Amino acid sequence: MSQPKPHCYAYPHPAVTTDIAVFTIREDALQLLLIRRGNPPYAGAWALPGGFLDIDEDLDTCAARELAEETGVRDIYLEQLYTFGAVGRDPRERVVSVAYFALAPAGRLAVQAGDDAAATGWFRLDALPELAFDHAEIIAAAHRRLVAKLDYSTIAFQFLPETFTLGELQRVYETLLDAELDKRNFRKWALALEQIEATGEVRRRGSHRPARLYRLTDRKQVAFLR
Amino acid sequence: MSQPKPHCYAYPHPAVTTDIAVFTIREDALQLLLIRRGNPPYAGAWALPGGFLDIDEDLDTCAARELAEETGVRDIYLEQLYTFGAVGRDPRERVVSVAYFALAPAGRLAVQAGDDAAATGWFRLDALPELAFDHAEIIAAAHRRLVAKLDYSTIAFQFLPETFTLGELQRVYETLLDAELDKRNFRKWALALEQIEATGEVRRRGSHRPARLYRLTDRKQVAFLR
DNA sequence: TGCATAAGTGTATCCTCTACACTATGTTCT
DNA sequence: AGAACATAGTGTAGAGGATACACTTATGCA
Repeated sequence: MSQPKPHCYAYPHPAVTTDIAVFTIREDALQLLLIRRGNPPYAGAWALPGGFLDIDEDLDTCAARELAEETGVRDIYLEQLYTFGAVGRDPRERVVSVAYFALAPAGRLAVQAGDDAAATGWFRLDALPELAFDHAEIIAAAHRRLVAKLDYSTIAFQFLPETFTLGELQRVYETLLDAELDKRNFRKWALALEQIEATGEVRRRGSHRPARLYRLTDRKQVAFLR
Repeated sequence: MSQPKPHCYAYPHPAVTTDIAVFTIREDALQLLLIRRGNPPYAGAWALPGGFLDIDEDLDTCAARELAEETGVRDIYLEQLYTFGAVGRDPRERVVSVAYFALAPAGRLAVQAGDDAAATGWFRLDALPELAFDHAEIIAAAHRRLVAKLDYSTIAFQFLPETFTLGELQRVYETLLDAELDKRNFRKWALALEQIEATGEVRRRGSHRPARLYRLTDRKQVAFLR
């Protein structure tokens, strides 16, 4: 395979990357998807999935592509978060990183290590390993955005599969807020949003009364409240 | 003056710029600062101030520098907004633009055309001229962010000078929300925030009772409400 | 001095958010 | 068969915050 030919500019251009913070809820805890770096710098350390922007590719496309290539995760909620461009954030060259955050339902998570990644793993947000680059900062910003959005959007529904029970929805909120919620008030609130509808089906799981199933009325659309 | 020497990379890098949407309130209207482009592309069209990121310069620094160079405006509230990187957004080369939005009090606005700008001008947001690039989209995003932040932060105070009256504050909110507000309720709300304090001075303007002056307790700090 | 103008002030009502406990319906075990 | 168990599912009363609303005060100017 031949070397790529050099691309030259009158003034130096920074490299542009995307990095993606993928959250999910598993085992009643908020968890984050990380990859173990195979190459220097920070070889062996954990990092957010991400990589370089192709010259003819949109930012959103780059984030989705890198996520799929490195972890096998695709078709999940993805939102641009913030752009990190401090001068020394990558020791190799000047890199401006457009960070994304993403939410995945616990089901569709056949993660697999991809091209550049030696391994992938889910980590509880309260027990993260040592992270490469400024990725700890990116994760903190993503977590702040997530918590803020709970308040004024239906973003938390993205943690659930297509159909879900009100009990499951409540557990998502309780995990994210790290607080117990009143069942009756929570159900009144959730139904008053007018964002979910009963499917008519029930789910029977365990030795107790079956739970009604619900789905989003605007499927996979995050609504703004207030 | 000699030509700059070329900088070469194994893979093509996009250019990175910042663009800044500066809002102010003048003549009871929300207005935006634009520059008239002197050079192609879009020569003669109006555009947001902004320009290329220096290779050893942080993003925030770049935004503040470009704003000062092109318009003379400095030391105002500046916040990163969103990064626009669609493939065809600049006809010259691939350009990823980190957009900022900024708020300026109506007083300190000695705007002047700078290096690259043929002219600068304030435009009412409801009467913008034809805009270069995707700047109409950036402005729309900035306006949405501004209106959203009214609800949960004290960002609107950035439109006021160091001391101000409650009447002036109310007019800012009325202009931004395009609605009339009840004076007594507004004052109760503003004082209950615990973000402003009376200076003890009054301002006499016109033939009516003088108004008490207030200032922010945490000067030039935007607080989050709720 | 009286007229015009904006500053400044309190209360009653509505509506939303919160606290709180029991019945229903299925499975499993004896 | 029925008792034990586990989660689903439901209503109401009180508190607190948001809203609607009108008159008095202080100044400048004719």
